[in-house]
This record gives sequence, C-alpha cells and structure tokens, in this order.
Amino acid sequence: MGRGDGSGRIVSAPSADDTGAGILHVDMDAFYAAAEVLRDPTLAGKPLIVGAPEGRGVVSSASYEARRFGVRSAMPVARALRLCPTAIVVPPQIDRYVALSNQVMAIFRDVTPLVEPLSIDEAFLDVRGVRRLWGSPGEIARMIREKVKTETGLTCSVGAAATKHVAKMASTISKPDGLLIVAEADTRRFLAARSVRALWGVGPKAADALESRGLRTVADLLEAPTPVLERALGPAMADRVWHLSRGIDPREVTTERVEKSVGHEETFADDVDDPRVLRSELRRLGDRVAARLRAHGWEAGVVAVKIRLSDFTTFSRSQTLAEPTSVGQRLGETAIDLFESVSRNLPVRLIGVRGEKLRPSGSGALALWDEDQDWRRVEDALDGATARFGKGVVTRATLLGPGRAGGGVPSHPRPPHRT
DNA sequence: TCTGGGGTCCTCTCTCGA
DNA sequence: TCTGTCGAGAGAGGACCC
Repeated sequence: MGRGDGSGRIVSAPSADDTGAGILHVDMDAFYAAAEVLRDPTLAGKPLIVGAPEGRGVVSSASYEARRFGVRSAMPVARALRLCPTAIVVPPQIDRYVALSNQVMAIFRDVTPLVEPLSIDEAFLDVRGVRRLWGSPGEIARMIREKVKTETGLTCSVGAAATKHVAKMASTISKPDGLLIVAEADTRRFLAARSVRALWGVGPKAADALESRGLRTVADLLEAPTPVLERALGPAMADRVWHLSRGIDPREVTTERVEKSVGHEETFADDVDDPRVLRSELRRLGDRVAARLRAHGWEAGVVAVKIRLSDFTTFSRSQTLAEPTSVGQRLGETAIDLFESVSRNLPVRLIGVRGEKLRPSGSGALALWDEDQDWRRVEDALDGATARFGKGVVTRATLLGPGRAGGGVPSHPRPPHRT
C-alpha cells in the first residue's frame, strides 16, 4: 500500500510514449480506507484511519485526508490521533477486503492470465502478449483503471514500464488515482532522478548507509565504485542495487507462489510475565498454525518462536523436527521448549509461533524403524525403489505401511509412518 | 513516539563431516 | 591416528515489504 500523501505525484499525458512498457504494476489507493468508504459513503472526504482503535494497535490504512496530517501506515493509532484528532477510526474487516481484492484480481485476469498478486491490493501484470486483443500497454492500463473504477467503485494507480521494479516505482509516484508510463528508452533517465530511498528493497537502514557515503540519488549510485556499494550494503544487496539502479531486473511476472512458512504472533494488551499464560498462548498459536497447515495440506519441518520483551528486544529460536508435522500439540510443545530455552528477565510483549520448511502432507520425510531400532529419515518418496539405511532395507511398500500400499512394518511403540 | 501481523530474504556464526 | 581445511546446513538476527 502506498504510504505517501499524494504530494509530488507525477502522471503521464494521454499521448505518453509506452514503447516497451509491457509490465504493469497496479496498486489500489488507500485500499482498506477506500473499502470502508464503499461500505459507508458518509465517510467520503473525511480523515479516516483503519486500525484497532484501542490498545497497541497501529494504522493499517489511512485515507488521503488523514495522510495530509502526517498519518501513515504502521503508525500507532494513538499517535495518529494526536496528529489528526478529528480522524474517524474504524477496525479492519479483512474478510470484506479479501472479497474486494478477489473482485479486482478477477478484472486483471480478464485482461491477461499473467497476473502476479503481490499483496491484497497490488499486482503485476504482463501485458506484452495481449496487445492485439487490447492495445498498447498505455491503453491497457487506462482500460484497467476504468474497469476497476466502474466495477468496484475503487480507484487504483498504475505504473507501466519494461521491468517490474520500474513499474512498481512508477505506480508509487503516480498515486493516488494516477497512471505513469516509463517507456523502455526512458528508464535510465527516470531512475537517475530518484532518491535511493525510492528503490524497491532499499529501506531506512540501507538508505542511511548509502547517504552517509554521499549517495543520495540513483544517479549517484551509477557513479559509485562497486567496492563502495559493497561496503555500504554487503555483496548481495550491493549487487541488487547495482542492477536496479541501471534498470536491469530480469524477474518475470510469475503466477504461482510457493509459501515458505506460516505463522501467527500476538502482542499482548499488557506485558505478560506469568509462564502459565505464556505456555497456554504458545499452545493456542501452535494450534492456529497447525490448522492453517492442515487446511493447505502442508506439514512444517521446522518450528520457530519469536519472543519480544517489554523493552522491545526480540529473540527467535527455531528447531528442526525429527519428522515434519501439522499436529498442533507437537508444534505447541516444541514452541514451549524453545521458549523455555531463552533466559529472560523482563515480561513478554509479543509471542509468535511459525512453521517453516513447508512440504505437502504425505510427500515428506518417511520414518522407518531399522534393525538397530534407530530412527532414520528417508527424504522424499521412493517410488518403489529400494533403499538401504544402516542394516535396514526398505522399500516404498514398507514405508507406506499396512493399508497404504499393502506392505508390512514391524509392530513398535513408535511405528513407522508417513509424515 | 513507542513501535501490529504476516511474510521473505540475506548475513553471520557455529557445527559437523568429508 | 591426529590435524587442518573446506563446504553444507542449521540457527539466530536483522532488514525489508505490505
């Protein structure tokens, strides 16, 4: 979601050159706030904050009227209200936003199958293959903005460029309710004038590191020797910034995304010191993570916990499981073990549980009991092949066990099973 | 001013086995 | 058998994004 207030907005003229600008980035304007105005039109034109009104809530989205007072996303609601005392605060209704998002994404997919949702309110579209159907990238961008407006009542901003990175930058600059086209030939000129902070992936820390070396604009980066960038950012980040500052971004629009972890965390209304409460919360979070894993047909191979103390120091601990699981009790108990391995002298502000190294249920590690009564793991399915581990010889039928593939396994208190 | 929740990716350090 | 080296993997922490 864009966090600016719309000042400094740049949009393209209707006659703008769109040669080579076949990647679109579409970003809904103040999405949650706009959705609330759709629900209650009397909110239109008023400073509006979407966020938990009490406790430690932060701003999820703010209308442009509120942003003019300095209200920004991720700001504590209490502080936002000090900046804009007349703002109306409404709690988020995520289900409604998801439904609206689905509607918007369907509009995108009517235009091109190459849609990469980036979050609930933005997506990349590759329109290079649909020119004959809909026209040039600029024409397609205008058509999408019109369709989104008429079919949902919401406005969006669109950046069109030769790469994802430049398209994303362009949509941000065009906000709200704008369209900015950067023809492929204009890419370098467009980038050179931008602040290093405008580069996607350069946050406050990286920007500070660059600016402390006198590198304030992308034009400065173009002249900076590689070792200077590497000292400022580290080799990987320096390499990325070097390429992005030159408009080089080979990433394609991809329609499939593989989840790598799922987790839940919770900030307590008041800091908690009672171990019983914390253990109970870890179990509850473990159950929630497990439920999501099962809903997707996944298992987690690693359990991680996150602990934030009252002074905001944050720890994480993680552990690889002997066998991947989607059982809430196992996730919860592992999380408790990890939590108790951390020595702390302050109450807990936030606690979280995450499942990582996800894999589909049933396709993961296979456990077997070999002749030494020693647990081993067999990575991936064997497809009928025979494998030897220690003294044990195992076939896929053996691993699948009775009732799965007709094979037999030794009876044991911890019988072999697919995980 | 007092910092949510859900993620991804990168770097650094340590351990372990070849 | 002992020692040094190197790479892979695990774990922790941090930056960044929306």
